[in-house]
Amino acid sequence: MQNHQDKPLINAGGEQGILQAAEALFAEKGFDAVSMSAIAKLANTSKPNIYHHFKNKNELYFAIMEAAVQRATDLLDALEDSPGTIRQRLADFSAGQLENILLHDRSTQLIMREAFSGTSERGRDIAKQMVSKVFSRLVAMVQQGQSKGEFRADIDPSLAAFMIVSTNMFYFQSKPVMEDNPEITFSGDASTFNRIVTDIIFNGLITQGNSAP
Amino acid sequence: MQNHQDKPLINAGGEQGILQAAEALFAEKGFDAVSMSAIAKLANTSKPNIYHHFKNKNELYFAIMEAAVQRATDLLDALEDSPGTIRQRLADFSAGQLENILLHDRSTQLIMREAFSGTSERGRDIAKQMVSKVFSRLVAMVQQGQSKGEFRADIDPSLAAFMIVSTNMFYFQSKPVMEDNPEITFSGDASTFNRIVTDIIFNGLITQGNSAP
DNA sequence: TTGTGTACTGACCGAACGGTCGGTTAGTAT
DNA sequence: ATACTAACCGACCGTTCGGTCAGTACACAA
Repeated sequence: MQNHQDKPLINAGGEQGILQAAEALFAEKGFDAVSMSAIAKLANTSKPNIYHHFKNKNELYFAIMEAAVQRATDLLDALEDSPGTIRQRLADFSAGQLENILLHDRSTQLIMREAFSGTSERGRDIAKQMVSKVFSRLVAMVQQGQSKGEFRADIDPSLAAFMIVSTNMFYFQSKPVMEDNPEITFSGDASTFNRIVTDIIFNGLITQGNSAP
Repeated sequence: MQNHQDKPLINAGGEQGILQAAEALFAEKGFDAVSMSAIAKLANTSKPNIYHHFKNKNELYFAIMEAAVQRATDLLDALEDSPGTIRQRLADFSAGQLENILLHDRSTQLIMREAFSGTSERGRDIAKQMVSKVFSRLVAMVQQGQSKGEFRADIDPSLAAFMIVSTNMFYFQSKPVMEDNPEITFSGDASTFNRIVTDIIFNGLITQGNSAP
């Protein structure tokens, strides 16, 4: 039988199938709540076969974590700076980043769970890579805007960057909680959400000409 | 021996001691990673005694969850509206809320973990109570500011409220990840953090007189 | 003294866990 | 044909889990 890589790799057997099944389960329930038997069952294989491909549960988990971070940072690198004013570039970058995390929700959930609720040193370190990557890009943009006189110089650029990251990340992770809150009307439309958020961050909430009462 | 309640209730025996020990462990490691034996050991009692006071592990967990949410909402109710302009009241409320969650970090961690990473329907419902409480207070404030002409009327008030909640919550939960990031300089000082955040939200990032290039 | 309820415990249970064992299949190079 | 190897599996192991049981210690009321 010839080597057929033309077949779709959905529900692929072997190592790929194990990785996919494990990623889905770990993202949904977290490390402790997922058993190796459950992974084996979802991957349509046996538990010993998982141990044939991976040293132990931790190694399997970290393999998935590292792949998730890799994919996330790759997407970030592919997000090239758009042309135009700094504020336009900043808004576009923010929108692209939000799009990325919504598109790859499983990876994102995995990373964020480990970053904020994780107990292992190693997991936190891995997760930190991605956060700091988004962060330094944003800080550089804000600083650029400041040196060009486009942004106020009296604002800590890392704090402005933090606000953008916060709203995006929190939008993602609070979605299940917020979406059946009757007071929330913006949920479900990420692009308009991002447009208004950047509008507020750039122009402020206060009515123009009323900033110093 | 007389009943001596004059002793400090730190490491109190009985039901209180169990609750305190369980809260500390659950907040730190999460539901699955904490065993009843570990709780018993920390509470200086035996495992069967826990089952004498609580039906099972779930009931113990939810008892702590509900107490945490109760305490959080009580603190929120005690945060009365300050006098002054709407923007002043909004800034004060935000600062007070951030103070609360930082002061009761164990309760907050517990609630947020369940809200955003939890798997049980019940846990999410319990956690939702607190989030929506903060949220509706903020939305009402923003709407008031809009009807008074203090805030722009073209902004979705729930989205402005969401930004404030996001930055506060995310500040809390990302603290361990952010605080050893060399680009972050504001970490560790919650009140100035809040001051600048509200400044940005009210006045915007853009240099005055440069809002429409 | 005898009852009664509450707080508490050591010893134990079945189930599920992470992980291992010996062995089987199938492709492949010699 | 033979030898080797990666992929895979049923059955099993030691340990730990949540939870139970029979019983003890002690307060207080009758």
